[in-house]
Amino acid sequence: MTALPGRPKGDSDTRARLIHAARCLFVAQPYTKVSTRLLASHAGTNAAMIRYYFVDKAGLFESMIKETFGPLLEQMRQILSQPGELKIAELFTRYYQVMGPHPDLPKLMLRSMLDPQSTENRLVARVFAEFMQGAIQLIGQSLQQPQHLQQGVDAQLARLSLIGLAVFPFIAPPQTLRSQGIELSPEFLTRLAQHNQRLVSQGIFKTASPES
Amino acid sequence: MTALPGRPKGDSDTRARLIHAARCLFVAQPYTKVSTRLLASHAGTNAAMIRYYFVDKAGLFESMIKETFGPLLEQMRQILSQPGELKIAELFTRYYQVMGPHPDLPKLMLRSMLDPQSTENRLVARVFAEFMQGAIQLIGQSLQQPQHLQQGVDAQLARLSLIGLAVFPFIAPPQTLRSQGIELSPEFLTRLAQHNQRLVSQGIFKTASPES
DNA sequence: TGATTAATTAATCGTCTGATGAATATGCTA
DNA sequence: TAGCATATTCATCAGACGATTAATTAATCA
Repeated sequence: MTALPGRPKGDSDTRARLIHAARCLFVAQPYTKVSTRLLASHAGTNAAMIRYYFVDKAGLFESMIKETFGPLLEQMRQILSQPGELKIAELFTRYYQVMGPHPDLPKLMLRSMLDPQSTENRLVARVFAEFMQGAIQLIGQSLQQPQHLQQGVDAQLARLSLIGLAVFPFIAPPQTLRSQGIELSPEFLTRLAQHNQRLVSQGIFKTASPES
Repeated sequence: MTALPGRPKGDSDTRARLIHAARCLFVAQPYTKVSTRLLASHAGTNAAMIRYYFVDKAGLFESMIKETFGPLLEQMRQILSQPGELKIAELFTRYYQVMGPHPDLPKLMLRSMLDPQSTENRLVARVFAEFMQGAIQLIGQSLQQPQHLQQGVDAQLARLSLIGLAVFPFIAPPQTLRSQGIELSPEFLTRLAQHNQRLVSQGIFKTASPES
């Protein structure tokens, strides 16, 4: 059953399988609870292969983060490079379009938030910095002009509200969501975008009343 | 410098110091990263005292959770036992009054959400169950009567929004908050309660228009 | 074909961790 | 004051973990 030592025939996908295992396990458990042996056995290989491909456990983690978030950052850059002001309605829709296919990412972010001292999470924070900056910039586009806010609304608090509304559904425990009959399907995210847009547009922003 | 073996003179507060160390460390780092030796040295004592007072590392964690959340659950019970319907404005105010003095608790909840398999977090989930049920019940009081909602607003999504708005400020990384000039002071929480109340009352709920 | 490089397993090393037992000194009570 | 319960340090054990090396086999290329 166990393969013999030595290079196996054919092409190797061991590296990819390690990355995949890392993505699954590091999302589900804290860094220290994921042992190299567990990673290896999940990938159907030997723990020494981590050294071979990534030098370190930390190296595997780093590669996983970069290869996972690279495409996402690219999407963010494209959205930011598009000229013109982003309307608050589009903001939520875009956000859920981008994040929908990656429901695990907020969890990784959250882990890095909860344990900011550890070196592996400082990496996550660095990789995410651009993403977060982009998000805040997008939100700022809609919020930093006071004329868009209802009278008496604090822009700072409004920003906090937007982030909370956007992020929470992804970090809430699936059990809690399920007990509310919620499943993070594309259809649900569409409804959620509409709901959030309605919530903030009627609660925070001036309603663009047809007769001025 | 190092004390000799044997019972020291005077009363002992070692147990309390261990609980305190546990609260600090388990909030700041994941369970596995907090070693018994670290806990002990933080409490200025020996790791064997954990066995003496709490049997286990897990036992220390459990006692810390129970002694920390016990008073909070009591407050929640009192609020729930008060007759009459809770208005949405009071809901946020009450919530921040209760949570304000315990800014660490949401982080512990979050950790348990992110690693629901581990035994120590199943405990947290169990201890928190009543608290969460209470919160959901309070929110439900305000939401389950459809006549309180604006036309076309989904009660399910509205509940999710309320939870997200209420919880996020506590779980957001202090660094992120600080970069926005936010500090979780009592004054800020008061402003936040007013802000959230305004957000949902004008965005989700019917505005009690003076002329009907 | 022979030599070099690539990919893998197996065995092992030192370190840290949680747990435990033994020894020791104080406090309390009869 | 004798004796038992209380509270503490210290030494140590077994297990897991990350890391590393040696051995082994396949692919590549001269």
